[in-house]
This record gives sequence, structure tokens and C-alpha cells, in this order.
Amino acid sequence: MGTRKQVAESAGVSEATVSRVFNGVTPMKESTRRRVLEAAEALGYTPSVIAQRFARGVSGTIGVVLPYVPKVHLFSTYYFSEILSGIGEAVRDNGHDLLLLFRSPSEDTDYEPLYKSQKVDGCIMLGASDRPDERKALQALARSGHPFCLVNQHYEGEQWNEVDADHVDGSYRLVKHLLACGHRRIAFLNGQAAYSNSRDRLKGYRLALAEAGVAIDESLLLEGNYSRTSGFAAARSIAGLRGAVDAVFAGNDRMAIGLMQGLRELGVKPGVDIAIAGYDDSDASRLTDPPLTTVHVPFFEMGRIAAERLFACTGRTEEALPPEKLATELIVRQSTALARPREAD
Amino acid sequence: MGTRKQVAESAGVSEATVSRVFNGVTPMKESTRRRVLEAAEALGYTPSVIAQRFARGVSGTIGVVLPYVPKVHLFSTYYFSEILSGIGEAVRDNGHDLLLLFRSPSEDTDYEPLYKSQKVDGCIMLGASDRPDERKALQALARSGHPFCLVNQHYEGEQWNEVDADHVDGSYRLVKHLLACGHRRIAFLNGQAAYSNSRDRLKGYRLALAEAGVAIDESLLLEGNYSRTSGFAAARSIAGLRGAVDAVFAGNDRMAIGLMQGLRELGVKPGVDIAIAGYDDSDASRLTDPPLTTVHVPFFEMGRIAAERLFACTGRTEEALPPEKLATELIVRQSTALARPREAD
DNA sequence: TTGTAGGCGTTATCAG
DNA sequence: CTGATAACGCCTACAA
Repeated sequence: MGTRKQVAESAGVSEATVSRVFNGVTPMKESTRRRVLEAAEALGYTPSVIAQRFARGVSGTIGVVLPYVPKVHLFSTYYFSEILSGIGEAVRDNGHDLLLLFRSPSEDTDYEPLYKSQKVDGCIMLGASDRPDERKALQALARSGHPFCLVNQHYEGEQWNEVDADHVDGSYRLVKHLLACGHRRIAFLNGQAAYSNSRDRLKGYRLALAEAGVAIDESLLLEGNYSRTSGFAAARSIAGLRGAVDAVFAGNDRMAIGLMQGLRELGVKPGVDIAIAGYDDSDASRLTDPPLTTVHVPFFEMGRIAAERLFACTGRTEEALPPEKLATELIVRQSTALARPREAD
Repeated sequence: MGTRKQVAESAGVSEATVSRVFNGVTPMKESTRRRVLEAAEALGYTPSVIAQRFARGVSGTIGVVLPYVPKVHLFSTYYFSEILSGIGEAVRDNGHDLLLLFRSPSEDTDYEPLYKSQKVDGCIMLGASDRPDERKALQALARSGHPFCLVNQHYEGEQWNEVDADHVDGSYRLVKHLLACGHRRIAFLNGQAAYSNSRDRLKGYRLALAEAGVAIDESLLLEGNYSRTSGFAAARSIAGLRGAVDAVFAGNDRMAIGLMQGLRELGVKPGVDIAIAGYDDSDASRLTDPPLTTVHVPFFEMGRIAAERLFACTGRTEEALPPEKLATELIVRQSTALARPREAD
């Protein structure tokens, strides 16, 4: 593997000219250009990306910050997988590098070093939540002008670069559908309130119920953590309310699936004794028995757009892109239309 | 954001000493050490990783080469997701960076630039297949001593760093199970032969059948490409053989699921009219109706081990780690025990 | 169109 | 234990 100096020598030019050829910036004589390229080819010379980055003072890399989720294979999760795929597509098209950044539970959140150490030029934050330390870390980032983009998370009171989906509307439509099916006592197994999308779903839920003149029964509001396990665990509470609950709206498909399994073990038949709805429209939602009614969220698109927004603002100082909010879509399947409707009260 | 020079000045030491403090290599007076650290803290100084890499001549990152799969969200695939999660875990524990490298169909395969340009210190190849250009690219890599590790792929005649699973045994056991269920005419919907794991499955299939004294009927050997769509398409062929086929062994769960959907549309009931078995033990295999009999493959572990092997050989020249082959495990569910056994011939 | 030379922030070697 | 001082490989004015 030859060095630039060797190439220069062999081609009878200066090292600077070799660089110019590889950067294709300055206009130059075609003959020298070819001579350099041939010499490089012969010597097996490849410019060092590291040195380029060093000299240019940029990393050419965008980082994807992944939350720490204990005992879960993150990529095996529809949510992260799709977003990451979308980011991957955009990043590849832009010729940047994609660095995966795993957050660890031990060290406290501080994104600044990533930028200051030039590891990344920008970051996309996945699974961010509104907890004091996270908010503070992002504020620091924003203050120092480091570009980043949030996906599926909104921070009240902040004007940050973000790509969200309309979960208020998605939930609203879903609950309206449940009501239309004749369900009145609709339990809501939500995720943690630290996520704006959880809060948005609750809004949609309340809105639909209020509109239908159905009073909210706070005892029907349960909280899980978006894991299958937490859905499974919730089955016990739901079963305890049996007869008092027509339907359950779970904040994501994973919880819905866990819930269905849990209910089944307790002798309650999902789709027969009780209606179940999920959220996300994951692959799995098509495979359950009965197939899950759910809400489609364009995660792939969201990832792609987040990356593109980052490219758009990297380099410039104007960081005032208006927040993006993509539409969601109700997907009706069989889990919400009870095969055997419960008897009239 | 202060510079090293400022820190040095503020702490009353030389720049070299500042570096030493941050590398914690040379023994030094605790007082100066603290003085430097304080100055750095006050000035908000962070060493530039880029400069470090440049100076050290290493990138500190390992790349994961991902195949180009048109129209598929790669990460939403159980196979890649799990392996990647495993790699991620190991990489995080080792303090390295994880760079995602998307192969593109246009440019021809050449991994050397990645190393020569110092983008990566080593690579893990996912979804590699035995095609001339790929083999050649890997040979070049091996020849020039660049460390890499293959996952779930073996190249006949090469002594490369690889982590594989025992697919011969997995398939053998699966087919034996099908035979034990009374199935005799067992179709095999395999993936492309360019993948060693496809060939291994065929071996296991042949072995089990031979051992049972069942002649191989070549007309029962179909080829898909591991996509759900290809499984769906195969349903037509299988249905055409109806009555002549007791069971179908699909090379992965995705194809099995597509096949089940396709058969159902053609009026053939999976698990009732015909037994179906998959491979991989993906999450989805638990959710189908009926649940899929399949073979568990420790993909997560394989990814983790691949990364660790890379760390083990990066830096050293001895690259003669013996290939690793992990055990697979038969998972029996309901899709292979026909509810309504076919009538005796 | 091309050459020259300074600088980028660290590491590492060598003195002291 | 600490301070100079060459590399490291490339980029980029500035000159010619």
C-alpha cells in the first residue's frame, strides 16, 4: 500500500496535486490527472479517511443514539428496526457513515463529548424520554449549536429538530373505532408518560371518549413499559375487571401481544370475550390470532426524514426547521370485532 | 470549548503532560494530574478522537458489512437484528465504535479501501454468500492480513475466521421429527445454494431421509430466496403437488410464513391439510396459526462471538482461530402434527 | 494549472 | 516525573 508521497513522485507531481486529483476540486490538466490516477492504482494508494477528517475537522459521520433497554435485543424490535432502516437508507444515499451509539445505564447522559471529540457531526436520538437529565443534556446540545434530531418524541416548550407522528389522531381514531364496535368500557394500557407519544395517545383516548359522552374511568388506565412482559403482567389486572371491560387499547403491539397471551392463560379469549387493539402495525400484529387491530406509524419514513433534516442543517447555523408530524393510519383487523358480543347489560 | 494548549497553560504544564493525563499511561504526580483535570473541566476540553485516531493510526471502530437486499428493511429481519444485537453488546463492552456499512448493488465488492482508508480496524460480514466476486474480495482481504469474521457462512477450502451454527444437524433433527410424525413425502423449500447454510440444510435433509430409507424425490426440492414473498409464491407449486406432499420444510421462518399464507389462499390449511416447518425460531414463529415447528439458532450469541473473535485477533498477526460452530435446537410446535392426519394411502 | 508551506491535535521518542 | 519536538497524512491558502 503506497503512500501519497510515492504516488506524487511516481507521477512526477507534488503531493498537493495528488490530493487535488482525489478531491476533484481544482480544474487540472487531464494528462496529469490520469498520470496520478495510474500511479495511485499501481501503488495501491487509498487516501486515509482518518487523515482527511482530521484535516477537515469533520467526521462525516452521523450517530444514532440508542436507549439502554435491559434484556431486550433492540434491533429485534419493530420500532427501532424500522426507524434505523429509514436512517440507513438516507445516510447511505448521502455518503455519510452511520455510527451506532449505545447508551449505557451507568454513565450519565452527556452528548457533548461525541461532538467535541469529533466522533459525529450530528445525532439522531431514538427512544428519548422526558426525564430531567435527558432534557438537560439536549438543552446543552442545543445551546452549543450541535445539530441533532429527535424521532417520535417531543419536548414541551422546546423548539428542537424533531420528526413525530400524529399519535393523538391515531389513538383518537382507534378509540372511535372501538366505540363504533359497541365497546363502552375501554381500558387503556399505556406506556410511560415520560414519552410524549404516550401522553399523545392518552389525549386521543380522552378526546374520543369525551366526544362519545363516555365518562373516563380512571381505574381503567393502566401503565406498562412497552414490553411484551408488561403486557403479559397487565392481563391479571384486566382479568380482574372482567365483565367490567369490553375492550383494551394497548399502547403498542408488543404489549397487546403479551396481554393476549396473558389473558388466554387466564381463560379469557382475546377477540371473543374481550376486544384488543394494539399500536404500531408491526409485522407481528398480522400474525396474532386473531389478527390485531392497530395503528400504522410510518417509522421507516420518520427515520429517513430525520436523517435528511440533519443533513440539511449540518453545516448551516439556521436550525429553525419546523417540526414534522407525520400522519398515522387506523388498521382494522379482527381483534376488535368480538365474535361473540357480550350480552346487553 | 477550550484547546489543549489553553489547558496546558492554565495548568502550568506542557501540552504533552495534558495528553499524558488523559491517557493515564505514564505515572505522574497526583497534584499535577488534578490540576490538569480541573483546568480541562473548567475550559470544557475534550480530546479529539479524530486526532487521536490519526496519530495512533487506528480507527477504533469495527464495521458490520450488511448485504444489499432490495426492498427489505434489513433490521426488521430477525436474522440480522439478532446478530447485530449480539455484535452491539460485545462492541459496547469493548469500548469500540460500531460502523454500519451498507453494501450497494452497483459498486463491485472491494473491502480493502475500508481498511486502507482506516475507516475500520476489522469487519464482520453478514449475509455473505459464495459468489465469485465476494470470495475474491475476501481472499484479497485475507491475503493482506486484514482481520474480518464471517457469520453464518462458510467458504469451502478457506481457513477464515468464522462463526457458524450447525445447520446440518438442525435440519437433520427437524426432518427426523417430521418423519416421526408420520410424514413421508417431505418437500424442501430451500434458500439459495450460494449460502453455505442452505447447503448444510440440504445435507441434513438428505441425511435424515436416507437414514429412514426414504428415497429423495428431486421434484420436492424447491428454491426460494428467504423472503416471505418467495414463500408465498412457492405455495402454488406445493399446492400443485397436493396429496403428494405431507409436509414442507422451509429454510427459514419467513418463507414458512409466506408459504402458510399462500397455501391458505389456495384453500390448503397449514397444520391441517399439510404440515409446515420453518427454521430460525424467530419471534414470528410463535405467533403463526398454528405456531411453527422450527429450529432455534443462537444468532445473538453468534454476533457476540464474532465481535469478540475480531477483538482477539485485531492487533496480532496470528489469525488461526479455529472456526466456531454453535449448536442448534429443534423447537416442536403445532404446525407439524396434523390435526387431521391424511388418510392412509 | 501546479508547487510550496503552514497547520490540524495527538502520540511517542528522547532528553533532562 | 515532565518538557521539547518530530512525525502522522491530508487540506488549503498563497504564490508562481
